[in-house]
Amino acid sequence: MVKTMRKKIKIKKIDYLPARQVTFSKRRRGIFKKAEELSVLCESEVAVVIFSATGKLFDYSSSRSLEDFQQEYDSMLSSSSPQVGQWVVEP
Amino acid sequence: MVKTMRKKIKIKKIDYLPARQVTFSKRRRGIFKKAEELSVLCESEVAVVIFSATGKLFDYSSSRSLEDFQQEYDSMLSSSSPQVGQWVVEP
DNA sequence: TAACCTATGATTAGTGA
DNA sequence: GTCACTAATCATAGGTT
Repeated sequence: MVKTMRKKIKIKKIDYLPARQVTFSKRRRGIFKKAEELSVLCESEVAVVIFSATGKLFDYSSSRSLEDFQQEYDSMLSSSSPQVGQWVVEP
Repeated sequence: MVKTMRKKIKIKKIDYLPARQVTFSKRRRGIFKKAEELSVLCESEVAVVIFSATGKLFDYSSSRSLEDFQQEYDSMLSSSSPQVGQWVVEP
């Protein structure tokens, strides 16, 4: 086995497709794990939705379903945050 | 400054409120950063929505808005994945 | 294709200001 | 609420099987 000497990577598109796919798979799992940890540690609700470049869908929700999550999201927005538009990202 | 000797933490609710709040803030930023990195590295679309225990909303989307994201999500589901229900989480 | 390995980089728990 | 610090844990890039 050759010595690796891993370098720090730059956050830009990975050009080499096989490497990009492997990274996508690894980091996707990593984010879902982090999401779950956050929801447990801090008793919060977390949802993550990811589209791959090829259009495949992956999602995670600490609620039973994203439908529950979306309902909570909608009612929360309509009841209390006039400055926040429907589904619009806050800075 | 006292020597810390940090221990491995268990993934369970953090009981002490101030610590829980700090962890929430740190890890929330961490997830958003990971989400952004994934979207750039792998040219994917990533959305994260978090409710704190107190009902405060935090979200991130690699698209311009979660509205765009949701539209993409909806059209993707209706066009090609009959086995996946609207907003229902896949295993 | 996926699973394994492991050195390295990245995150973060605990603390103080 | 924030920021900084730093040791320790955790995630993962690049490699091999």
